[in-house]
Amino acid sequence: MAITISDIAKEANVSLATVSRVLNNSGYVKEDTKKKVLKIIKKLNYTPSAIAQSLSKNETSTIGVIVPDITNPFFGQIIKGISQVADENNLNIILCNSDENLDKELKSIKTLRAQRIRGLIISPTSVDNSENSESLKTLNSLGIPVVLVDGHLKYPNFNGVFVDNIKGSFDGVNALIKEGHEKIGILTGRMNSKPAKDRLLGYKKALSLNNIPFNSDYVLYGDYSQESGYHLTKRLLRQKDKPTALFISNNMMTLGCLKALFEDNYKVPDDISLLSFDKIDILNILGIPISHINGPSTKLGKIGMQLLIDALKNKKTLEFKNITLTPQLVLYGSEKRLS
Amino acid sequence: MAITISDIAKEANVSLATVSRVLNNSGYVKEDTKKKVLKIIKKLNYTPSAIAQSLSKNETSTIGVIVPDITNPFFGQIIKGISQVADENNLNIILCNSDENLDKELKSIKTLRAQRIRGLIISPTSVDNSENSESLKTLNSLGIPVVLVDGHLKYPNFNGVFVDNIKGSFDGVNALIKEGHEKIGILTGRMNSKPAKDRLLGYKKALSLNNIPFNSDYVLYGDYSQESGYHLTKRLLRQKDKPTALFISNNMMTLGCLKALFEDNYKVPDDISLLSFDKIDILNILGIPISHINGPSTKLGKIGMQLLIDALKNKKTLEFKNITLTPQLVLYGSEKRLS
DNA sequence: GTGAAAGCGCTAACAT
DNA sequence: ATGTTAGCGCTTTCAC
Repeated sequence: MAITISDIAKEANVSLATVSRVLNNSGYVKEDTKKKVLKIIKKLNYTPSAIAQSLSKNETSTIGVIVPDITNPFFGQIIKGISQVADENNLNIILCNSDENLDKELKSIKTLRAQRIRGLIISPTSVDNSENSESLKTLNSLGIPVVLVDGHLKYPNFNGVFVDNIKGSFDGVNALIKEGHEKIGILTGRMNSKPAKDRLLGYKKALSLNNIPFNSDYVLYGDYSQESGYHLTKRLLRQKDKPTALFISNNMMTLGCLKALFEDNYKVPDDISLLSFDKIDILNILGIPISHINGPSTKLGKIGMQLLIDALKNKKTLEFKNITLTPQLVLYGSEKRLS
Repeated sequence: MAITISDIAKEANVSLATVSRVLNNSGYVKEDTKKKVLKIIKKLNYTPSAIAQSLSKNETSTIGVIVPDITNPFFGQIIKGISQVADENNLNIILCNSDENLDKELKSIKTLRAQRIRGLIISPTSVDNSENSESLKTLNSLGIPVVLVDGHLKYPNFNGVFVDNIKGSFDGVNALIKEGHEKIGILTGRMNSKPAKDRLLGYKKALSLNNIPFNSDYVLYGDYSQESGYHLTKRLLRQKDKPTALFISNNMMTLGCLKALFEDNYKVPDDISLLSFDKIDILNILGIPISHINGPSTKLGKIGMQLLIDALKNKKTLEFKNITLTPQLVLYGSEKRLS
């Protein structure tokens, strides 16, 4: 990679400035010289150093992306959306995997800062931590636009793209009620998570709007893991007064729930109806379609990146910008009331 | 981010050089001045610019990673492995998603080159393309170490980490034979893919070593998609002389196969035995454990990154280095012979 | 032990 | 229309 702009200049018998001009299509340069320079650039297979450009312009073309679990397809989708829009805008992304670990998250932010990223998109770890102040402080001290994707309680006042969890589960539970269900159980997540809280809220809202009394026996608190989905379901099946339908707050718990149901030879929706938050592609493939509320992950990424780009442009208006996406209700029949 | 090394120098009443020395722990610097400088660095919340450092040292600390589908958990795992090792070595990764698109792949390589990455880890698109020469040429002209992960025919002579597909499917089919199966069907991928080819090879090898005649009726050619798994299985079930066991060359096809089996009320392994290449976590969760050959994806990433780091160190010895991982046979019972 | 100064590859005034 | 030159923020000789 030894070859630099001055090599080109020499070879073409022009000054650095001229080469720089054709490189950036800036200023005046005679058509002929331009051609000559371009030819030599191609001949020498020259690519300008983004590093040097960044230093000179005092501005990089990279943005940072931090996700808690690169292994989870949900985040894969988000990243896909992000990098699509980034590509279109000639931005490249430095990716960090925080691994649901606060320290790593913090370290990543610091590294990214050293790299002089222009902006940051972060989907924070769901780890609950009251000493999050450090993370928050660092984020604030960055002095660059930060966009949250699928946010978290611990970052209250940030721009971001979010999912309307209340509306989502409201719609879902409503669909169950429309089917004639009145005894509707819910498997929910940790109550220090905003999404989980909101999903429970939507559930309650749907009940109350339909004048169905809230029964706390039907609310089972889990932690979004498939294990908890499994155990909660098992417990529910042992209850005397079983619900006829189950609303499950996330995809992992749905898997656990299904496992439990299968083990006990429950058929869906024959013996019990199901509706879940977040889609699980695999279930369709296997021919076990489960009705669900679908949060558009790729879109989350795309819009998040767009938000960031907007912020990058109007440096003045770093005003609060907040987009909430409404998830879609997708019905496959598992919500039907047969029991 | 206005604050620079000279701000620190001024504030501390020392020269740039001294600050640089404490920053890099290089050269001599009195303990006292060191402390003083460090204090001011902290006070001013200063982080040196990696950009400027890179330019000055003529060497970045970033490596490029290109994957064909960030959405696929398999690659998520690989990236996880890569970034783990990268972290430990203070390298950061610029991620590109080629989206199984040759043009994007090429464009990514060029961007990465402009960023002066120190090395590249690439899991090439599986797109078959005889004009791949461009991609290959660019890769060669990079002048930096390139590591292939889970390679492809089109890049014959590159360092990389691969999976021993022959051994893997040999072991798998062997396990079926040990169970007493003699009529073993195989769902395979496209024959221009090296992994697919090798998996078929392993199948044949296992048969021949056990003196079981090869029956071409039992070989069904698909394309690694779940749809093809579904259709091939359907076709197989209509055959007169059905196999008692099925060896399936990848996870997606296995899903399709299961769908077909479920639809026709086949039980595994009661009615037909199954063994698959690549694991599918979801199936275990659902309580449908399928015996499989498990290619260690995170390990692929880790070792790939390690390979790259090695290459980075011994710049002299850019000799051909090639690591092949042997996948593990994991038996859950779906391979048992009951029919 | 510490400082001065050149240079990394490029851009952007400022000249001409 | 093109060249000269001063930085961008840092590292690294070379002096002292």
